[in-house]
Amino acid sequence: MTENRLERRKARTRAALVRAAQEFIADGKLNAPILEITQSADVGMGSFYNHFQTKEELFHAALEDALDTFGQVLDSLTGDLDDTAHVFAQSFRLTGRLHRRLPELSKVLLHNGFELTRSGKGLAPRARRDIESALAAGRFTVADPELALTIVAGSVLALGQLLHAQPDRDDAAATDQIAEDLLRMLGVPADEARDISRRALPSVAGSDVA
Amino acid sequence: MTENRLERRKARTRAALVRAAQEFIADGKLNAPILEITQSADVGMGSFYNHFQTKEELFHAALEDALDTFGQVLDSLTGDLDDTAHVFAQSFRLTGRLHRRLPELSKVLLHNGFELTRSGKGLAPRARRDIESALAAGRFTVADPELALTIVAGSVLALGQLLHAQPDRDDAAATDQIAEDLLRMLGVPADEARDISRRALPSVAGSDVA
DNA sequence: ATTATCTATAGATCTATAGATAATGC
DNA sequence: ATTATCTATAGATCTATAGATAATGC
Repeated sequence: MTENRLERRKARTRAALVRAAQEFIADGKLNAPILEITQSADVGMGSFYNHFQTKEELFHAALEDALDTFGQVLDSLTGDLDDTAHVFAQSFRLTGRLHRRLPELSKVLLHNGFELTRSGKGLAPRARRDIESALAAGRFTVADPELALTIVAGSVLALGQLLHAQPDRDDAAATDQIAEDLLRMLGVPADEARDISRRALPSVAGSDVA
Repeated sequence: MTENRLERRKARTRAALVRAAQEFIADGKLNAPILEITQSADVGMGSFYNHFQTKEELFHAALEDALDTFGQVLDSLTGDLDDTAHVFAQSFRLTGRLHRRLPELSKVLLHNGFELTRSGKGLAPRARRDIESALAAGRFTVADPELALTIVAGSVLALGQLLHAQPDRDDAAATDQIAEDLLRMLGVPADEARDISRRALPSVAGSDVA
């Protein structure tokens, strides 16, 4: 906020373009003409080129922004815990709940499928860190953390897809069940996996998400 | 093959377009002009409209074809087995190996991410069937087969992504490790999961795939 | 005689920019 | 005075079709 008014106006225009782009991506309208995007952002056609060279560049910025926001929201929700397995489970359970809470952003991630997995931003580095901590602490016994991360990342995405495709399904129940299954996959005994994935969560409901 | 020569020629043209479309999808060139696709298929521009109304229609046909081929190859490789958990593991392990063997088709599936999960064609129905059989036989103990399928489908896709992103990684080793982890997730005891995911496979190497 | 294909192109659509206008800085 | 935005549009690109050609059927 140290910028002057001119820079803030510029940032607003850029943010409007990014937000509009996210709507188009979420709707799968990846071929939308630039003019339509700028109209949806309530910004003149020419302004687009003050910020981006191509539509791809805008869409990339939109994805990065979605990854960032998702990660930041997650960080704001997760507290410090002693048990590393509990840390992992809590993050996963909160992430699952975000698909319905931040549907636009969630769909942006899903549409870009596995950029998510490979990107250095967003959820992947956090998940990798949590898995490696739990391995080091002896809570997980999986052979290769990168392969474990692969399963977890794929599950996060497929779960999001499921929750958008079946709006009547209880998202918390589905997410917690998958968390439990994944804990077992990671080497946690079945009864403990069940317990860990049913503990109380820091409230998502109340939090001013997005 | 009961058709006449005219119909065979028509089918060849259509197949050339579908195959070309799969290359473009695999390369992520979803905006390629129709003219480029027909040129790549070595087919006149006008012929496109004899078979498809829009580019989307062609791309959809290309995805369906990829799903079909993948499923048929898988069926041709899997034999009859007594143990339902073994059936599941064998299918998964063979599927993992197909990413490198049918890279174009694999990338088509990955680009369409989760059409795969929801489509009635291809791998999803086979995986669902295998999971439900193993549940009925008491080999798997997972609470909700649809959520188990969600994890498995996400893992298939994320594994494919990993294998394309890291061409030096041993695909068989990675696939078998994930199969083992997934068996544990599904409720199979750890030592058994390990054993089942290391058994000999019907040869993929020799088979005339694609 | 019929059907599928091909080539060539009119018309629609989109991109990228030039030049004018509005907002802010100093 | 400077910077960002806006409107309007030239030029590039793409789609969809008309009309000509080639292949097959009977």
